[in-house]
Amino acid sequence: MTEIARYLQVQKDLRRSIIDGVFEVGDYLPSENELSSQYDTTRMTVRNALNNLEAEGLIDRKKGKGSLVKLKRKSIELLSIKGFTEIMKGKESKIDTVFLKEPEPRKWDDDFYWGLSEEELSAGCIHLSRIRMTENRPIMVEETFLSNIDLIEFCSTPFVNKSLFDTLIVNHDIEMIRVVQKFRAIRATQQLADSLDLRKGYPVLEIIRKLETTKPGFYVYSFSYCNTNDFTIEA
Amino acid sequence: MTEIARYLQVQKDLRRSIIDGVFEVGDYLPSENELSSQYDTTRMTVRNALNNLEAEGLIDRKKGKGSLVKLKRKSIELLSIKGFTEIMKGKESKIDTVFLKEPEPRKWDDDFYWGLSEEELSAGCIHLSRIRMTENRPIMVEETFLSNIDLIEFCSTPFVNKSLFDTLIVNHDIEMIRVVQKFRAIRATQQLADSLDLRKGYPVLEIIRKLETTKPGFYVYSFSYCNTNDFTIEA
DNA sequence: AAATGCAACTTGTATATACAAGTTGTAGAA
DNA sequence: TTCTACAACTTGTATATACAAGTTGCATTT
Repeated sequence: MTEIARYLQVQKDLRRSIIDGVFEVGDYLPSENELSSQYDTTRMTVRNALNNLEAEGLIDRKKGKGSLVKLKRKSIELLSIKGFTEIMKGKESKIDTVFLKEPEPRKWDDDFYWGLSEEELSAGCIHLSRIRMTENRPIMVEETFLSNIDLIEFCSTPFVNKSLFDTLIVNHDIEMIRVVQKFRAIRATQQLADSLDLRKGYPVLEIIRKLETTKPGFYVYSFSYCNTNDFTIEA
Repeated sequence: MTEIARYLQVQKDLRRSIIDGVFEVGDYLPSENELSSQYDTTRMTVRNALNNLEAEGLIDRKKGKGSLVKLKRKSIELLSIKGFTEIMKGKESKIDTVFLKEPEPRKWDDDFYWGLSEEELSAGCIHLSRIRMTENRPIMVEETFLSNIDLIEFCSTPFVNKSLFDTLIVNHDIEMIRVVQKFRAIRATQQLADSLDLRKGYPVLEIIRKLETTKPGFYVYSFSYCNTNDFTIEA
């Protein structure tokens, strides 16, 4: 395998340890001196790696104290559903996710919203549809399209933690690195009205997203429709 | 004045030079060796500063070539209004901004959406209201509230580039560093319908934002209402 | 005129050392 | 038992040096 810079190796390794739960949120990493012994390198090389993890927001360093793990990973893909009564409480609703349509391979629609590369076009996509509910009330419908590139056994393997993104990380080593998202208020179609348990024509929040990943040329596309009568969506 | 770390001084200085146009987007910064002479310090200290500017996204460094300026500043507060026909063209609409209400001091509403600190409460706020139009059609109404803390002559000074954020940077050295934003689809009230030139009850996108700034304890709050029939809002 | 080689530049990576400044735990004094 | 001083830890800042690897411009060769 290609040899990468020492500090990048340390950075990847530590990042992986945080993601895999070797170090949990709230834990302190080994000290810089300990890490430099462990990786048989200098404290400066270790600090270079830690600087990057800090810039990424995963750790918080404090002189005299240590390097505290603050995040497992930067979840830029997260959309938080927040009820109004919770804003003051800072508590998030319990969200249940159910498949309306299990992941399956298919061709791209001719009029797909986003421009697609030649590679994506020829590979086709995997489509899945989910509905999110809180207290048994549907609040979000989400259609997701993935380029069907190297996703071995994706459709036949159950999701990790019922999460598409956890599944991509754990099973395919693919992580989201950048997101473009667009918002609109639209009138509910009959189909959306049925899914979201509201009246046709009622305002629905549409979120159109393109997520760039660590795998070059591989994107995740999603279209979400939300009943925001009792909730806001935080992005 | 308080003495700060050398590398932070270099970082601030370079950042200021980029913001002030000493170095424009597309320019190369002086080389690391040149900068270490200029600041009478080591190349490693300069690199520390440049690492941070790179992490912030302002510069792009390439081995053998130099440090290219890519952004004047990280405009995390930007909401892009994109028309549908433009998505394929990648061209943004020409947006005109008009005050519905010029900035003026006032008390906070008792039922203000966001929690406020004691300092904010006692200082009161400055409120302003603007409407954004494209091709003479209104598409966004925005109510903005600023804590009235140290904003000397804010209400009596015309905006820089008709921009609230440019004004805060240039005149008050206040920059946005983090944004919390929430989205909802709501039915237009009569007032919104009048302002946005659409029918009452029609879907309108509501964006509720709290922007944290470089000035501790000072926040900017905004509430935007958008007619997204022909546009999406990219955040 | 075009191609090639190379010097001089650039950033990238790494090591080494030293001291500053914050935190923590423990031993000893009160 | 409580307080204090201090050692030993932590991260933060800075300097110095060396070499790797990419880019560019220019002199020389073909």
